[in-house]
Amino acid sequence: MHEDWEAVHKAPLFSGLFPEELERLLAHARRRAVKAHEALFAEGDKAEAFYFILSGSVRLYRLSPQGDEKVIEILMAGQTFGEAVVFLGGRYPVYAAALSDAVLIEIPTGDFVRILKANGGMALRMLAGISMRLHQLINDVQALTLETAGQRVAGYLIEQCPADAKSADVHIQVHKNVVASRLGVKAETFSRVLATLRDLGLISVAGNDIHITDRARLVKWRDEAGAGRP
Amino acid sequence: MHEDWEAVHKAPLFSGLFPEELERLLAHARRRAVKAHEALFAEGDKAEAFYFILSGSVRLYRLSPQGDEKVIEILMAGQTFGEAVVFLGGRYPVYAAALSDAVLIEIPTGDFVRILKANGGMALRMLAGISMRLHQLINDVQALTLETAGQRVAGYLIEQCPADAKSADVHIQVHKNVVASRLGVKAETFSRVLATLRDLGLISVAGNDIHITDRARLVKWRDEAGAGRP
DNA sequence: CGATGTGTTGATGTGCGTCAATAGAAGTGG
DNA sequence: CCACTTCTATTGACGCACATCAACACATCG
Repeated sequence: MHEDWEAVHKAPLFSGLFPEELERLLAHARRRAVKAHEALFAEGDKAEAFYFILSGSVRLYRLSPQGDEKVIEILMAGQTFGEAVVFLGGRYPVYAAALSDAVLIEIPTGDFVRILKANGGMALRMLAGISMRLHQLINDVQALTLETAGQRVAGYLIEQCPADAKSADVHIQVHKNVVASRLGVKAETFSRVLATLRDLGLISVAGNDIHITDRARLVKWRDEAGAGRP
Repeated sequence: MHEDWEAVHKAPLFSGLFPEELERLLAHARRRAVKAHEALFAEGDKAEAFYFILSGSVRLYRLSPQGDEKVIEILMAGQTFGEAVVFLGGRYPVYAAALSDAVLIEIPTGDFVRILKANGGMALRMLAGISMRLHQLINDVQALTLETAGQRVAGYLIEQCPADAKSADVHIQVHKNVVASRLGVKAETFSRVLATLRDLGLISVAGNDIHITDRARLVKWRDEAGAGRP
């Protein structure tokens, strides 16, 4: 259980908290493995817990009077759901069911809300964490609509290295296709952009280690061009 | 001042609050008009207020040791900024200056934090509002990367009408190019998609009034095709 | 050593943005 | 009330950025 908390701590909702606080809040949380299609709660149920997804995926849906279901949201590992309802203290407005086999952290409402109500500072830190994530997402949306793939990739490299270094080394921790997907490009395009930047002498690539040879020129390239293929 | 609160209430941060609560929180807030390029706060200043943008735009930036400035974020009307720092009770990590002439609501930290700390329920409702917005943004990002322009437009129309109506009337309140931009498409493309849907007999368009003739088929079209021009 | 998975590179297609022209709609002023 | 401007919306022609499809290089592993 404790080993899961690192993952939970990365959720925007909890990212602002100190580890001790997280521990107190999750004192009564429990790990729960569910099978694909297993139901978690139904529309109209009293909201007595919310969830963090450790692995797998979950879908939220409604049923129309005709009986066909409308998917409201698909949730993936790392996301929380149900929290808004819990904070407002009502009933779930949707059904929830596992989409694939999944492992969840189930966080009961009772103590959680009580602790937060009593400890305003903690609530404020949660607000801080979630609002930082909000700003980041707003930026992502902007980048997706206003920038080219090249600019987003360059921007990613730029923000991976200290603000005022002339050059730097970036190590990609995960698979490149994961990074590509986070930037909203296909893996092939990501690879091509890196190749272009390498040919321009702005970076050098060795596996998952990327060396930025000239940050300033990289920034310049992003800002004025970001153009496609050479 | 009071007439501004309606706009403020739409900010994700405040959307979960009751009007009375908002009024209490903003008791010491004040309206502030600033000229383009006017500075709001500097990096390292103690965070004593945060801001809601009524109109105009603001930029957050840092200064590198070499003196050139790196823009961290561009903020537009309807957004708040500085709140995360205020919640954490520290110093601003960035400079802020008006990008154009702007009108802001300046919300002083002191009472705000005190009220929230004392009233846990209010903090929870703020958390609820902001986390709903978070989910919405995550969906937007997904739609931008996974769906075509046609699918996003169709999705927009679908979510504008009650979940299980066979047909419905949608009235676009603002200019179409605003809607288009929210969906991440150009106004021309938006217009073309509407034309396509009209030609398919799924909707009929009269100015800003759109009649959805067959919601089910519209949903079907979005889910299987969303293809470009005929 | 075959098998599987990840990354690179090439050839080709297309969704949608860009540019441009036109038609309405809406406001302005005499 | 009608010219005149101004702004939004629509439609067409064209091009490009990026996805798609496909082949291949290179690693890791049983």
